[in-house]
Amino acid sequence: MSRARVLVMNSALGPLDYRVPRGMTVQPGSLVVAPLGPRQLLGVVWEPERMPSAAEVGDNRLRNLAGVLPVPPLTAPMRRLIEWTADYYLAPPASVARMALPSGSALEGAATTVEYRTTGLVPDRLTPQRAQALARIGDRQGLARELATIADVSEAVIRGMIKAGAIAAVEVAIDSPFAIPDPDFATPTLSAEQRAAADALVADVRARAFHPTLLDGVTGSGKTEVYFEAIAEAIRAGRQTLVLLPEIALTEPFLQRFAARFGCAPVAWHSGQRQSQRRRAWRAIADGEALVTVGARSALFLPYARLGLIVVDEAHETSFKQEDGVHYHARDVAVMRGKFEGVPVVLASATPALETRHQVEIGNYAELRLPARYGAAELPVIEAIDLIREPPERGRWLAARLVTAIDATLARGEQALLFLNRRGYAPLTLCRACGHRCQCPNCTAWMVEHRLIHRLACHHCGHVYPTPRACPECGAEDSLVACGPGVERIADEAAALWPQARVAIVTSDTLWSPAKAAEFVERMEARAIDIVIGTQLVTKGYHFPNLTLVGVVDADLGLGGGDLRAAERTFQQIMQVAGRAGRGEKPGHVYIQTHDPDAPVMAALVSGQAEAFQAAEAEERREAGAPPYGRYAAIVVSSEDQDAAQDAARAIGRAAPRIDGMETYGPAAAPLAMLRGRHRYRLLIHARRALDVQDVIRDWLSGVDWPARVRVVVDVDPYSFL
DNA sequence: TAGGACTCAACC
DNA sequence: GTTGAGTCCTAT
Repeated sequence: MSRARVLVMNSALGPLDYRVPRGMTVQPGSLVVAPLGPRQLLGVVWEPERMPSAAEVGDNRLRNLAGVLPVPPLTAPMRRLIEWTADYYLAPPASVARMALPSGSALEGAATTVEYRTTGLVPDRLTPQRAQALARIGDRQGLARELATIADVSEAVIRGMIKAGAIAAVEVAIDSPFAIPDPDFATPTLSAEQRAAADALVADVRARAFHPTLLDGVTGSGKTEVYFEAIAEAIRAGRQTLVLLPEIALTEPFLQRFAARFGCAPVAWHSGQRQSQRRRAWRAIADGEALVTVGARSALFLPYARLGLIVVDEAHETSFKQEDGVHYHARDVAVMRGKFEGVPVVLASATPALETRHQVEIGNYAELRLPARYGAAELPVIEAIDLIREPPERGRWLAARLVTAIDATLARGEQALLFLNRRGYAPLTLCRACGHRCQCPNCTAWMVEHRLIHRLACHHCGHVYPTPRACPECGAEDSLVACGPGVERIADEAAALWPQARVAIVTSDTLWSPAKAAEFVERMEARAIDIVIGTQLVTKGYHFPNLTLVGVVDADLGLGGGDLRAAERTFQQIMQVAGRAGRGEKPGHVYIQTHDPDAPVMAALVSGQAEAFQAAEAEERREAGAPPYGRYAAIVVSSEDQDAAQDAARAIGRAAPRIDGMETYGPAAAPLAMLRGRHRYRLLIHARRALDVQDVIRDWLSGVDWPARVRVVVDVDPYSFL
């Protein structure tokens, strides 16, 4: 009798064994339908030796597999990736595998529809309607209904002609193929430095071996053009490329540059797609027809049939770290995928993360540098504005020196960008009469005013309600005041200062779809916008030659909160946004408003001493045993019932193993003590690099029990400490 | 005594 | 995660 071990798509369950009925053949990776209790679940056949089952189940207790899906089996490298990710991030293998499988109809096989066209045969009985139909339809093909409309006859006439053999059925695939990018569509002129870097990457693609490379170039140095050459080489070899971008808002400029270089769009993969688009993309990726895919995190787990190259653009971006579900870091998993698939991986960034630099230093990653901007463009001049010595007027947020600089920029007909990493109008609304602060009922967070839509919104859980006129606490009318600035408030200030200027707000609220992003790019290029006010969404990817001034409204914003990467992140963010200035022939100028211009980050930004700053950061991390020299993991315990969460967290804390080279802290109420209605407690584990923390935590948690309503999540290599 | 809220273990 | 079985309790 034939048995199969199946990873069923149920994250609470390990692998289960099934009988393979006579006449059915499966292999490791096959997608199957498995009966589980009263239900039918999707599952993946696995090598039994790689997925031990909890208890052996006798042959007589096995149920038959219900079917095999007509799609290519998950490849061995894909299965190794799923195993590694589940193991490293302490996630159920089923949760990871699910990311590789589509929802909906993509698994139902190559769907076809029946269309009709004329055969050239003239029917024996040629009625006037039939003659008219033949004449009007000509070479066209379509559904019977469509042909009837084209011919202006009834559908019965068409049916009659089908019977008579004058029109015949043609089976047509619903999923139309994607255009094949042309590697020689518009070959670019590269600088000598770009050429050298491109040649190295092309050689890597030809070598068809795992080889991670940091492509490290200042903003505007033309990294994209360089890795495009590697993509061109992969296309020539008929192998697939995956390009990971941190956010969908960035795909639009990427798509445009890609089309200009390769003559057609790549295949896009993101959450905003329609079901039918997803289906088409998934199938094209799985059978190797889609040669270049661009997507956010989730594109990493797609089942590419013939992967030849992986590119992670803006590789320093912390949004590559998934913060719910499986807590994986797409940059790190991308490198592992490259390893299992045996393909080169390019990490492109102007401000690489310390973790990535460290990999270069210890010789795990190669490095290609592009130290100069492309063409005539020079790096912008950066200067700090001390908000203590040169404060803005009361109720204003832009200092006089920045205002004057914007005046001059607008007078020259150039564009300005104001960066503030805070959506909405004001981060806090409070009552002048009673001091009440509008708080989210589900989270430990203030409600953020969004004046454009007259709503208060929680940025953690999405709770929204109309901005109240009276204080919800004391009932005082018109006593609510907005505290602090958000981009909308800066837009108000800009409108007051420059009434004639055309202002655009760019945040995830305004650029929520690729179409919106395209529209923004178009208006920017047509110079229909004078001042852009935006969050981190505008800090990367865009190239506007007429944008010459950048103002950072509050450079200190990211420094509070005691996050171990706060200084590094601030440095990256401001370097990235500064990189938007002066990308054409006109020089750029950047003003950084800060309360502490002497802070190492600010000093490094102004002096351009990036390397000294990074060295100092690295040294601090080394001394603290922080990543990349040591490691952290967090255990987050949550429940709607506060006592249950606290009890479970304490029980886990009591069971903490005493191990040399590992320290545990907590449990303590999380800084975000309540999130989406769940009370949260955290434990933090700090260990030396060499310790297998995953193994320790697995062991530790397996010895503790908690009620079903309590959720325990492990976050390995956490980026958020909330 | 039917029906609802709840807990619990099995699911291969 | 979902489901069905089992338990306890209440309203009729």
